[in-house]
Amino acid sequence: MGRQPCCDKVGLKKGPWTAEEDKKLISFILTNGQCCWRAVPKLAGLLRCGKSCRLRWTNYLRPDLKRGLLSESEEKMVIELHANLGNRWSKIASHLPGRTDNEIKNHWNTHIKKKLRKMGIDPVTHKPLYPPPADQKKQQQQISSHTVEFADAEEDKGNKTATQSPISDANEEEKSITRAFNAIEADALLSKSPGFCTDEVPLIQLDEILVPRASASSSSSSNSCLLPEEIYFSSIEWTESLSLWGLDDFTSWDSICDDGDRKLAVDPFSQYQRVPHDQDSWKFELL
DNA sequence: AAGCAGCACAACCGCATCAGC
DNA sequence: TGCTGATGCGGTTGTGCTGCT
Repeated sequence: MGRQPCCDKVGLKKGPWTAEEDKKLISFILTNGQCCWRAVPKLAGLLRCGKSCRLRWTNYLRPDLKRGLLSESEEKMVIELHANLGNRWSKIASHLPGRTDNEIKNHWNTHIKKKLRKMGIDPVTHKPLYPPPADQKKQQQQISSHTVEFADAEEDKGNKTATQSPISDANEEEKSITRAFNAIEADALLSKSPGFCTDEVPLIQLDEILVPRASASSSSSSNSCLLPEEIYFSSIEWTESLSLWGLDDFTSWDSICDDGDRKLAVDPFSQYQRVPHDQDSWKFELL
């Protein structure tokens, strides 16, 4: 409707984010929570558009993000979900905790697509590209068993009700997702895989993190209120430490309250209060 | 060591959707 | 009910890194 793009303002920065910008954004969101992205850059003192801030946060800075390659079971789940949902990356991502739609999309385009093609499976339809020779058939079935199985099920379903869309059928969608989880469960038993596993990333709990005091005056402020200027994370290598937080206990961070179709994230930091650790630093303690 | 190609992923762009007025 | 602004989503691009020649 002729709406102006949000990043067309002169003077707004584009391109890769700097560590300084990351710090500003993190401090702001930890203090104020996620609200009104349009206002975030102004209030946080960033020369970015709100959209850019939202993307940076959701795809990179969120403390509950898993880093690293998708595990085999995650990959299988993505394939399974993709077979059912298509390119609805955000929906797919919502079933993979700690993974973003962007991450999954990238992984699909760079890894999974190729893998499937190599195996003679069409990454779009999830059906064989050509009739496989007998020896390949077995291999294909091993790797994409759920998917092919699902395609068969779809055909069966199609025979029963020709007009029914698999995507619009929420029950079928749920069933398929359950199957994906079952596949993961089964896979977990078998996955003594030597490949990289994100679970191997060392975890740091929030209460293990010490936040340096910026100034003596800040010590008198309320211990539950973090003002942006009070937060000075010089001793923390942010991009790394955030990925190491691995806040698995913080499912509440991602525990999304359904507000109609809109989703509201719950701030896990509300469960913590800041208390003096020593002369130079604060620490977080569970309320 | 330099140049090149391919890869991986962060970031951008534009459209769709939703909510408020 | 239609308009407008904010946000979400998916496709695409840009860039840095790595391995090969």
